Amino acid sequence: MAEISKSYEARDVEKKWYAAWQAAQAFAGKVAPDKEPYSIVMPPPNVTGVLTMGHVLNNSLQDILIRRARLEGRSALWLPGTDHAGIATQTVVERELRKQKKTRRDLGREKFLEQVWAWRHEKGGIILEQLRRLGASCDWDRAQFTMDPHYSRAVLNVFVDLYGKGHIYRGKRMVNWCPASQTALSDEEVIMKPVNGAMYRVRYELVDAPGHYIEVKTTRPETIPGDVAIAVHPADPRYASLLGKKVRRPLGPAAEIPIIADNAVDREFGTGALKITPAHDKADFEVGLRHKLPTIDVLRADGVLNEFAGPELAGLDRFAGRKLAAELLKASGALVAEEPYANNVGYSERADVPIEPRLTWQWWLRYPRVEEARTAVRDGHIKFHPERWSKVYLHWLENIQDWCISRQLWWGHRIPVWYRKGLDKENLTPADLGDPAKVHVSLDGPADSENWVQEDDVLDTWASSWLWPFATMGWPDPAAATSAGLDYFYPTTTLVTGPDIIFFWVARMIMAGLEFMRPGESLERRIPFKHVYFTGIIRDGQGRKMSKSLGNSPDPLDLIEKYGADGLRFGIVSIAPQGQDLRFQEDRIESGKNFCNKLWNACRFRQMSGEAGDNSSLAAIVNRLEAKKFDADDHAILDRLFATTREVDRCFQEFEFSAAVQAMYGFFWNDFCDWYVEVSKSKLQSPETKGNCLTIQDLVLRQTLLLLHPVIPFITEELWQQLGYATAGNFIEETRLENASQLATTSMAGGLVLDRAAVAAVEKLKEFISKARALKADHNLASRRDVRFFVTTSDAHWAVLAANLVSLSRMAGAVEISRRDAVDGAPAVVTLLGTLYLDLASTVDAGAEKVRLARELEQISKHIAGTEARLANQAFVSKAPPAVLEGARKQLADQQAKRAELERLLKSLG
RNA sequence: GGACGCUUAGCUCAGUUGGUUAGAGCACCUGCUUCACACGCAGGGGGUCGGCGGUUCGAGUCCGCCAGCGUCCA
Repeated sequence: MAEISKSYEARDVEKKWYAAWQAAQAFAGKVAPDKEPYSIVMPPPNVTGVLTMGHVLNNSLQDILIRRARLEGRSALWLPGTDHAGIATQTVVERELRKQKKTRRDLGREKFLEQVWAWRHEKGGIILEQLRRLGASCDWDRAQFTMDPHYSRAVLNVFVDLYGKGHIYRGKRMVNWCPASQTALSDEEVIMKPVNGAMYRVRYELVDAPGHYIEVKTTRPETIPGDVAIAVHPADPRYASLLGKKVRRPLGPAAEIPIIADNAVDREFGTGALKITPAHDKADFEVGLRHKLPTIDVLRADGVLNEFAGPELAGLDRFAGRKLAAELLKASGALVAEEPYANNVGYSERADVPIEPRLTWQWWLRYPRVEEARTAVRDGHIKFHPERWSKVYLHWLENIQDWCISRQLWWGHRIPVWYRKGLDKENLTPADLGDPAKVHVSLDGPADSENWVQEDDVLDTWASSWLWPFATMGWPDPAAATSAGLDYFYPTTTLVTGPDIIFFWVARMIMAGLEFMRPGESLERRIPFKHVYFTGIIRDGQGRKMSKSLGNSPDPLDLIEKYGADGLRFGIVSIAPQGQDLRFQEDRIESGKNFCNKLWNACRFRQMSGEAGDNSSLAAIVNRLEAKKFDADDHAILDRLFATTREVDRCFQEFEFSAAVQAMYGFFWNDFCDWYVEVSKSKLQSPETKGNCLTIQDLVLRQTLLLLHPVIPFITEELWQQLGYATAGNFIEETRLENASQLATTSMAGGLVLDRAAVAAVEKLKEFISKARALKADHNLASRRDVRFFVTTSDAHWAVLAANLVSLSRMAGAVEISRRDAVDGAPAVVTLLGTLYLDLASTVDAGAEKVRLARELEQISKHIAGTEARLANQAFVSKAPPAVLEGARKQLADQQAKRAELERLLKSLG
């Protein structure tokens, strides 16, 4: 065994073990009928993506779950992959083209797609490569891409299937149109933003009564050329006399438009009169339908005003057009007023520009299995962590709208629909759409393809990723599904994702799973996952969401360089409480690195302290213990180890990762390193105690490495091997992690019965040492190692101290701790094990001592008053449970004893 | 407008079913290169738990109202 170096150097260790794991195919998800499966499908990052802190958190947690599952003896599969991310990827490649002064139309569909594929082959694997650096133990051989041929096949299959079932239809409707990407978007891809704009008050002159006007308020004067009516509420007395009359459109091509009555008009808003522009507003469109009004579209697809807007406005971008429209209205006297106005405007999530409501032909999906999807979560077949997100999910399902699944892009799954050549696609009737001779829907297209034209549109990216939990495992091809182990691994165990895609992805996956998997079988068999863990969102120091555009996200690879992958993982997980957003602070990552170094050095200390015994299994270690020789510290550290194991078990069950990490940190650093290792230093001097002490260290370190391994896999693997826990060159994950009860069982079988009272005794010893050190520090002797202490105490307490004198002296920095019947004039402190005196009688400053003791006396008196008051309260005495009451009485007695001792000390100082 | 979350030490956050004197990490102050670790050790200062009211013998914890911040939905 090579000697462990003085400090932990992450880089080489990480490289070495990742390569070793890969070479041994340690991450392969295998069908093992004798084992319980544990599976996770990775939320596929965009192929355009680079690793962000969000990915680090998300994937660290997945890796932790997967590695823990392996340690628990389950057959684990973590299936990675990437998403083709339609708009995002197309935009990236178009941007590259623009540098060469080209557009995708210059290339044509086929050539453009070749470019996208070339880009994807060159750059699309970056993020998966970065995940390897983080230590992600995915089954890389199974990596999936949503545009892989077999995956595409699954996507198109689903389209054809749902079309056949009547869930998919083509309709001309108002959609959310992104003028930048020039495609329709789903409602979920539109985000509302408050925008400071202007409200324009515009008057329309009555045709019959020149000089008389009706006024409306609008934020979009550039759409006035598209106005086809003015609407008022039918019961609004202000306008009753004007109904049926006509007004002149004040902008754009001259026209006379009617004043109509419609119940949808809000009388309170603005002037109570509304301009109706069916082409550019969803509500207006509905009004237009009801009143059979024409639709005048004044915008081109790219958001530029067209000829219907009139010669002045045509050719202007919509925002420039708005400005000019206002000026033209002002010049003509039609603009009555203009005031600042804050309203909510829908923005395209991807392109970050205001969307336009636009009437277009699109493909729509009426969601399947909506009711079952609700049941699955409401009744707990799928458990959300934290649970509160289920409310958000259920609320969305209750108000679910049909999904616009077509996109006017080239990069994506081209919709498997063919139109008969010569068909007027702009004026399709329901009869046309239902006629297989005119509209053909199938996986492979019509046999006489020369007579048909395929649909130009592709599917929304999410209409492929909603199949991720099963299309990644061979579905719907039976042979592929068998070899991927779909039947074994589905439903997956846990999904780890962000709450921001609960609608986009989580809800849709649930519906897809219910619809397509194992038809006819029970709900539990068809759901895509049993648990969904929602991570928080990582924010920067100022609470802003981390994003590429703000540039406020540190590069995780830099952090790995600086703190090691283990340090990064430990740090990020420790600050990620369940489901709460978290603020990123680099010092927490640093503390993760420090913890690794601490672990490293504790193991180094063990290695330097003596030869290793048989560490091949827990039982082997337990067999080396001589329980009869145990002292309180030995009992206490093992008791704490068991308690920590229990706590970590619980945390994993409850998905409380940061609590698990904190429990391990506290145990290892405070209980083990700060106390047990320190007392070991004297135990190791004596042959009588050395063997047990080292064996206990072996046991603690073994269990600690196993518990920590899911979080910090690299360093724990290295130490596992170095300390001789590995047998026959196996990796740490080939060992079974004993849970708390197994740990207890094995220990008992080895004759080890823990004395629980020892923990309390050690707590008292810790307090004793702490007070002794403080006493020294108070007298500027902190670094002296040659002081003498005296103790006045009972026989019972002295027995506890006497049994530990060697280690106590060492830790207190004393040459002697001895018992006296009485000590006068020395600085003293009252501990749980008696009064402790510093042998300084000759030099002590009695005045200062008295001040110090008086302050302490004042404090304890305050506490006594509080406790007495509680016990004097008749209501408390009669109603509080006996245990609480007894606790209070004991507390009072202790406090009074301490007060008496302090008073005595004060008196002795004169 | 509706729903959810948050408000605890200078900062970031823990605080299980209400029960002794509210914790951690970082930061800060003091001392220490003590034979695992200065990526460390020891000691210390620092909080009327956002506000008001209620339930209770007892409230950081439960209830109501209010304020501020954030997220989602309309």
